[in-house]
Amino acid sequence: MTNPRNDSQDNSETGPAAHERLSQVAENYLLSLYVLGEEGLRATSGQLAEYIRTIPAGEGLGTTLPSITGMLRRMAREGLVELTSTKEVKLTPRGTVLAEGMVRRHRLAERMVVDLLGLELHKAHEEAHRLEHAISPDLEVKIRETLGNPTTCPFGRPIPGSGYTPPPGPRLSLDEAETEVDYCVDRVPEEDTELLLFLVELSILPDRKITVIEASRHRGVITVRTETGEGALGYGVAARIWVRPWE
Amino acid sequence: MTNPRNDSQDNSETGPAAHERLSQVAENYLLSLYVLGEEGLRATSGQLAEYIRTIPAGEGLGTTLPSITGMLRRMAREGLVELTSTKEVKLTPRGTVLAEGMVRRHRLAERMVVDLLGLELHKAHEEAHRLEHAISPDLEVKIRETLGNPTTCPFGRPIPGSGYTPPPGPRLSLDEAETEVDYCVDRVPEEDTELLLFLVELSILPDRKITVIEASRHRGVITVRTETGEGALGYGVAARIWVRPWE
DNA sequence: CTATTTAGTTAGTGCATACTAACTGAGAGG
DNA sequence: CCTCTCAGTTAGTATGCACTAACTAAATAG
Repeated sequence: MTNPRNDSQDNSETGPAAHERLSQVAENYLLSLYVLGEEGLRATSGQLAEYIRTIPAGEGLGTTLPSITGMLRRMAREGLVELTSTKEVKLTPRGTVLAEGMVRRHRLAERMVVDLLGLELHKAHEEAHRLEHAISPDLEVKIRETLGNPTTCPFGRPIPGSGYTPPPGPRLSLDEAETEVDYCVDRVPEEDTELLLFLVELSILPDRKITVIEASRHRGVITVRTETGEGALGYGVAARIWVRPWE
Repeated sequence: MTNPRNDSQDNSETGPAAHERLSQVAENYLLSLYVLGEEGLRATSGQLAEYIRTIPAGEGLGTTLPSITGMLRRMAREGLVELTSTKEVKLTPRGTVLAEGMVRRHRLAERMVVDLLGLELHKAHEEAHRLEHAISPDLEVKIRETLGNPTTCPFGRPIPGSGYTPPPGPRLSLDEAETEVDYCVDRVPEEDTELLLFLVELSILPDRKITVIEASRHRGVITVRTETGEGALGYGVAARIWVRPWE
C-alpha cells in the first residue's frame, strides 16, 4: 500500500502530526469507506466500486471488482482495513484515523475552493478530490485558520475533528418532511454535478429555507418552494437532502 | 507515461483548456526540465537526479540514474522529450507546453499558500510541489483571479503566461554587485528551506533593498546590509540571488 | 429442489515506476 | 597508449495497481 513514491520515507519527519502518507488510491479507499459508513451503507466491494466511480482523479478507473478485491487485500495487509466474513469491509482503528484525516482535508478543501477562491459550488467536490491528497499538516492548519475553523463543508457535512455538534432538534430527510411547513436545509448531496447545478439554482443549500408544497409518493415527485422559486424533485433525491425545522 | 489512473480518459473533456493529465512523476520531470532550462543548466540525467531530489513528494525516490534513464525513455516515447546525442534532454514543443503549465501552477500555488493562506515562505516551494499536480484548469483560473493575476512567484521568478515583463535596466547576481550601492532584490533561490529561513530573517526577498558592504572573493564571503540588519553569504549562494539597481 | 442470477474471488497479465548489479564509452592521469 | 574514473545505459527484478476471463458461493426464481 505504501506508495512507491515514499517507501523510503521514515516517520521521523518534522512538522506537527506528520501524517502517514499512503498512495492516492489507498487514500481514496479510506475516504470512500468513511463516507459510506457515514451514510449508513454496507461497505462492500460493490458499494466501494460505485463510490469510487464518482472520484474524478481516475474517471472510471479502478472500479472493476477484481481491482477492488486486490486493493482491499493490500490494504488489509497494511492493517488499514479488515475483511469480515460477511464480505463487508471495516476500517481498523489505524485506518479510521487516516480516513478521518482524508475526509477532514477533503471538506476543508471544499470550503477553501468555494469560500476563498470563489469556485462554483458544483465543482467543489471534484476539485477537493484532487486537493485532498496534496495538503500537508502544515497547510491544513493554515487553511483551517484562514477559513475560521469551519465545522462543515459547503454541502453541510461535518468536518471531522472540527468540534462540529449536530444542530439541536430533529433532522429528517426531505421526503419525510410535512407539506407547508418551513424547514432549514441541513445537508445536500455533493457528488452529482448536474444535480448540484439545479440545487444551487433553487437555493436548496445548507441553512436556506425550504418548504414542501406537494408530495405525491405515487408519482414519486416532491415539489418545493425556496427563496428562489419552486421546483420538483424525485423521491430518491429528496431522501438524500436533510432538513431540520426552520428557526 | 500516461498515468494508469487516466488511461481511459479521452480528450473530449469539458471545461476550458482541458489539460492533458500525465502521471505525477512525468509532471515532475517536465517541471524540472523547464526550471533547469531557466537556470541555464545542461539538462542531463545527473542534473535531473539532483533537481528531483529536492522534490518532496518522493523524498529521495526516483533519483537513481537507472530510474531516470527509464523514465526519460518513456517520456521520449510519449513525445515529451528528446534525448540528444550529447546525453542532454530537450523538451519537445508538446513537452514545453505541458512543462509551462506545470511551472505556472507551481508558482501560482506558491503565491496562493503564501498570500492567501499565510504559509511561511520557506515552506511554500515544498507545498506547491504537491499542489501543482492537483490544480485543474478551472481552479487555476480562480486562483489567478483571486490573486489578481500575479506575474511572479514569491521568490521572484516569472509565472509563464502571466504577461511578466522583466524589469527595465540590468540584472545581475549578488556576487557581481558593487559595494555600497543600493540594489533591489529581484529573485532568490526557493528550494533550500534552511537558506530561506535565513533570507526571510534578513529580508533578502524580492523587491527589498539590499546593499553589499563587503565582498571578499578570496574568503568567499559577501556581507550585506538590508532593512533588517546585516549578514554574510557565501559566493555560491550570492550567485543565485538576482538584484537590479534600486529605484 | 434445481437453475439462474448476482456478488465477489482467483488466476493470469500488463504497464509504470522503482531498485541493484553489471556494462560501456569518454575524458583524465600516468 | 593504457587505465581509471565518472556518467550514463542495459539487464534483470520487484511492487502497486489496473485489466479480462474464469471460477464460486449465496440468493432467488421457477
